[in-house]
Amino acid sequence: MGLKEIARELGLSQTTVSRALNGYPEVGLETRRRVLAAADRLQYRPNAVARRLATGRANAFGVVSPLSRQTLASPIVTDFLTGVSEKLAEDGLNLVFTQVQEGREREGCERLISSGTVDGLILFSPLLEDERTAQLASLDFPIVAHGRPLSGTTVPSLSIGNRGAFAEATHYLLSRGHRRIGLLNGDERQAYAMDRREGVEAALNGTENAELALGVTGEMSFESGRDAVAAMLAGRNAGARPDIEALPTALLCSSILLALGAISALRENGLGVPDDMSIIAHDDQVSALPPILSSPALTTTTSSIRAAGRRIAEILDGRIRGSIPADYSEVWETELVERGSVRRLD
Amino acid sequence: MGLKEIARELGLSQTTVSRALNGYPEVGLETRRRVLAAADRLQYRPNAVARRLATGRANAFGVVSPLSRQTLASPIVTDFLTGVSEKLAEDGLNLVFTQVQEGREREGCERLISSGTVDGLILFSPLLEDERTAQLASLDFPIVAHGRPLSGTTVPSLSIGNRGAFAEATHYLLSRGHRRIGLLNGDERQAYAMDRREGVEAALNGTENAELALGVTGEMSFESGRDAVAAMLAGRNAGARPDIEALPTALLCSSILLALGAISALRENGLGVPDDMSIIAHDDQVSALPPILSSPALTTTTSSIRAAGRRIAEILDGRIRGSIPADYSEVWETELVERGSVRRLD
DNA sequence: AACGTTTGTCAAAGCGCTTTGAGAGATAAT
DNA sequence: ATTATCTCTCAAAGCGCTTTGACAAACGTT
Repeated sequence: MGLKEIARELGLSQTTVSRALNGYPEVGLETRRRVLAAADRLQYRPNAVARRLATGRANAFGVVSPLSRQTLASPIVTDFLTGVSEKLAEDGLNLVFTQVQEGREREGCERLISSGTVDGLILFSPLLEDERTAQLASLDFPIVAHGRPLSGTTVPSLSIGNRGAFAEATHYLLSRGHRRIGLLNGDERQAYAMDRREGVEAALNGTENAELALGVTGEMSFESGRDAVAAMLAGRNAGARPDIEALPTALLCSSILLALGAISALRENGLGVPDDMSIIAHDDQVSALPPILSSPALTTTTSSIRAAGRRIAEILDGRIRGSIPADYSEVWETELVERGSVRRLD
Repeated sequence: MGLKEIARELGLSQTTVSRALNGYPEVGLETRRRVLAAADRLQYRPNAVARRLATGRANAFGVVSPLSRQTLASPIVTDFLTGVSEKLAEDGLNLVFTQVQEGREREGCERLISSGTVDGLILFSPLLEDERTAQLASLDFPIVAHGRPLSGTTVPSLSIGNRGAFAEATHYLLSRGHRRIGLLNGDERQAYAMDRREGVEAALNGTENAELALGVTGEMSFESGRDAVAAMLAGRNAGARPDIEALPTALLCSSILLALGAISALRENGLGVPDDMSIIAHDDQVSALPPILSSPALTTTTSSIRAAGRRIAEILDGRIRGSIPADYSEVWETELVERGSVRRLD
């Protein structure tokens, strides 16, 4: 089943067989036909490992994702991976998936790189903190990040227009009469969350009387959303926040899960959406968490994480072939989808 | 950075360096120390590909998962992968993840195997249909399946006690006065779903007047649950099912997502849980879909998909070392967790 | 002292492929 | 006819590691 056997069988050299199989031009037509036929007949399956050693190419991309407690990561990662897989399957590449402890991204990446297991690395956003990314950038190895890297690092990246998305959502609420808006955000030490907050604030700044009536940052989980809203409402009830008027009339949520948590807390307090509180959530179009999961269906800003995964694999491919520069970055604008979770105030 | 460089640097042979590094006993203590120090100093990183070629071991496990539209797959897969990763990380192994078109599992597996990319294969349950698994079993390659294979195939597997879980849930409902029970199941052409149905039926059979008042099989998605229940209620309203009494008083749902869909449809029809309908769902302990996501929190049968992933990796490891036989199978019993979605009938 | 054992080291072969550099034979250009 | 140019094929080297088999040197035993 090896190249050698085919060569012997056909009375050819291994070189010619290899070339015939790989479509090199310097092989005669008739010879090529014979080789192809023999390979088929003998069920030849090239040994990928040997090929890797010989060519230096691994024919695989690595995906490094932090093993976080942030529930956010979970379903999003799969959809992202699915997108990546689509592209890789087309090119016959493998996907080496590594989950690393938070803070140990670097080790994970280096292991994959220096062992020659992958040709390129995809960083999944939540690990895009501080200087760690910079360290990786300095590795001089094809890397593409999902999500905007912080500050001065130069890792090619694909991210969504978080700032614009949340500014648009805020304007949408403002145009419907909302003036006190709450933000349930992800961890604001990360770029995407920072951008979202800035988007909200920028939009709010342009309008008379408008204010950020609640700003929560943390995990993007169901519990976290529920707790934040419960605390807000408890503040009201306990009189810790005497002016009931100061409560927001609308909530911007950084994820659907967060919004579901918020709705749950509202409901426990006898409040309904959108009657007592309007909600807009960001939707990564994760198949497991559709915005229609709640009633009413959520109005969202939206962008497909799966499509992003696919595109990132393409970008990485481009980096490797050199057709995409090291400082490349791409930003996808999001779309605002109206459903039933926002009420017009009069 | 290669073995050769270290050898030259130290005036030793490559053989000795290799052995020192890999902990073989035939190396002198002092020599070993020197080698280790040099490797550290020169930042030696073994080339995994070369090692693979030399040893024939890939140091990687492959996970093959069908790229299905069944939303079920999505968050569950990540949690499963996380479990697998945990074990692999401990052993320094890589995880090669492949998503394949439904029906193309075999090609995916063969590609991974014959290319020498992996030492063993993990099949994620939804692909465990018909004779395809048997084909794989005949491949004579270490494979472990998550989920019980159908019929006479002999792939080592880990599955949960689906039959027992649903029998227990049914008994629980019966003991609380329910007699007409509905089942919202996954695709009953697959083993796990079949087992669940059998569990329900077995439990029902033992009780006077008890009946399966609704049996739906299909996708395990939110929409699917909502549609099934909406149809059931529409049947009542439209008079297509005149005896209102024939409606179930409790629903067993094969997944949390399905239950959420059911609850949504109930609510749209002005019905509440558990007042108008009791619900028990099966919970894979996927981090993104906790049973408290709904109000009331769901009573569930439960088993951790993540723990299963970990254990499967261990089993595969055992298969490879030969410590686990080819006909091994393991079944995990589930646990019934009471929350607030079941009402006692009087 | 002579022998067998153990210990520590090495040179070389091999894993299965790709790629280089050379060359034989056919064809075209002078 | 001679040289130049293609076209096709090959032997051999190399990818970076592991592993085999040989062999000195040191040790223990009688």
